[in-house]
Amino acid sequence: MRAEAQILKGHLDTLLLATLADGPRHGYAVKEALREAGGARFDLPTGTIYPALRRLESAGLLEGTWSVVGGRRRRTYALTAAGRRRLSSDRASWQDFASAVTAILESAPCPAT
Amino acid sequence: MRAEAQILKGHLDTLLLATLADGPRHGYAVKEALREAGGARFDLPTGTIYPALRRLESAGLLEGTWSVVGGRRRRTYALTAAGRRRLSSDRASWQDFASAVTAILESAPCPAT
DNA sequence: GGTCATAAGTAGGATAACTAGCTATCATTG
DNA sequence: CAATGATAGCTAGTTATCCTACTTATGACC
Repeated sequence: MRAEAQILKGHLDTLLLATLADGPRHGYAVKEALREAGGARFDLPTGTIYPALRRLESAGLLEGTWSVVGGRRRRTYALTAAGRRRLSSDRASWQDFASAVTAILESAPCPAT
Repeated sequence: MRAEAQILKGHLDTLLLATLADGPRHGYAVKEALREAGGARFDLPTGTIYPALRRLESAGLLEGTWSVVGGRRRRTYALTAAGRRRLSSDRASWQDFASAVTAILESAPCPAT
């Protein structure tokens, strides 16, 4: 399936990339950062986060490295050059998508105002 | 799967409901209206549109009726009361979602400006 | 007759996000 | 000391959405 055809979903990937744009983070920290940034809206379960990070890694958009901090193993992810490029284009296509959806929703009459 | 958990996708349903907020339309007209409103972005294949309309109908959000115009059969869909209520709440949750995503994307640094 | 726009579908597959479970370490608290 | 909770990671399996590709049919136009 081509990526261009996936306008209607896959926004999670963009959010993960954006969260890592500040600098490298390990998975759990990404989850916490997303929860703090988006409130309960983006309090995503680990079963969503970890596979997504792995997916982005195997797509070459992230690079993950193992480390041990305080006895706990961590996998820290950093944006690759391709990841930065993807984030940049995702940002543009998000704005495009979001403004188009908003325009359609606002042009429609509001029956239950 | 609960509806609240579905924030990250299902935006198509909202767009279809919004397109029908102007008044009843048949499937092909919905497709055309969406294409005109959103450009190539929302030029969705019939294999996406028709099942989605059926889905919304069986969910009680749309009501469909058959007619024949110019020798061609049409199934015209109209928003039900539940559909209008859903559109209204979808609109609110879209704005919530969209502004949260935009905030995260804009707070992240832009490496490839 | 052939092709295009209109109009409606179905079948099947890919995949994303979720639920529900698991392992393990460290700190805190009873 | 034992239990619990926060931290940190993972997998298996389910469900639903959207897509591709295809079919059927009419009317208009060349």
